[in-house]
Amino acid sequence: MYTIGDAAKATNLPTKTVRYYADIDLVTPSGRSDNGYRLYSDKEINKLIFTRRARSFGFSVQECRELLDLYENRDRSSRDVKAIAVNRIKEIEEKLQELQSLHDELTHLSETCNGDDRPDCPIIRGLAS
Amino acid sequence: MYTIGDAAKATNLPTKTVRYYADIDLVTPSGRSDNGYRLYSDKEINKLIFTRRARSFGFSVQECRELLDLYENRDRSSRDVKAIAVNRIKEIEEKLQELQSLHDELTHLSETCNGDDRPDCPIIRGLAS
DNA sequence: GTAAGGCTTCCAGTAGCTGGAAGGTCAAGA
DNA sequence: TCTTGACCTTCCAGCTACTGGAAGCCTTAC
Repeated sequence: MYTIGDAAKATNLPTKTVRYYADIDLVTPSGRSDNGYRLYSDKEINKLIFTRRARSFGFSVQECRELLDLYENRDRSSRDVKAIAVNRIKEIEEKLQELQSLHDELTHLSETCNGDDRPDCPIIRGLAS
Repeated sequence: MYTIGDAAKATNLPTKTVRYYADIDLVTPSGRSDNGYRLYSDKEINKLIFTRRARSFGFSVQECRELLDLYENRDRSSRDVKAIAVNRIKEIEEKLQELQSLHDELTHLSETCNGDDRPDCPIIRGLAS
């Protein structure tokens, strides 16, 4: 059994975040010690690591909730999981495109700017029009 | 002079957002009418449009504040503006790389998943380990 | 005995809005 | 004249996913 600090170390998550996940019932401790300390078993440690990974993959907390359900449920079909992942991939692709065109526009504006002491600035002009 | 609703239409921003920008002193109305309505002149309309564009380019409100200062100040050097833009481009490039590797990893996981009724799922396994 | 470090709860703040409630203002129509 | 609807006002709350801090209890070491 791990106290919250030990769980934090074991999962590479901030203590505050582990407590937060408990508060929102995402990953709840398996129990409490006599003095009221949260106690985590190996099972919860794994769920916390799973959550950290999923979060770093950009899954929202809500999606993590669904994924944890699937992760826990041995009977789940891989189809359910794949649907969530494919959704996420599509979102990432949209965001990539958006960022790319942003990048290109801004780079173009920046390249046409002298970056000197004179006030005439294509970037400002580009943003204004 | 525009009331807040007219300003919203003219700038293609939600009314709530225009009011919010006034609240945080980003773009303040030039005055108030007798009945207390916010009034915007063409100058503020342009600043609102400028802000909308800059926000859509991913500049933070704080950066918009700086850009608006430069936009207003005829004596500003284009160097100052370019510095902000270059900074932003660097951030975008980092985010692009991050998203790209995320995309590749997730796509890989998804491709190795059958997406059928059986519970064995490489995505779940990939997230857990 | 006390100091350090862990734990607890609760409250507030972050960014950038967005939604809603309660109420004032104004023009048009029955 | 009354009322309806569309404006506008302020203020408060909520969204995401934490993060920081205060006040206070518990345990261990010196």
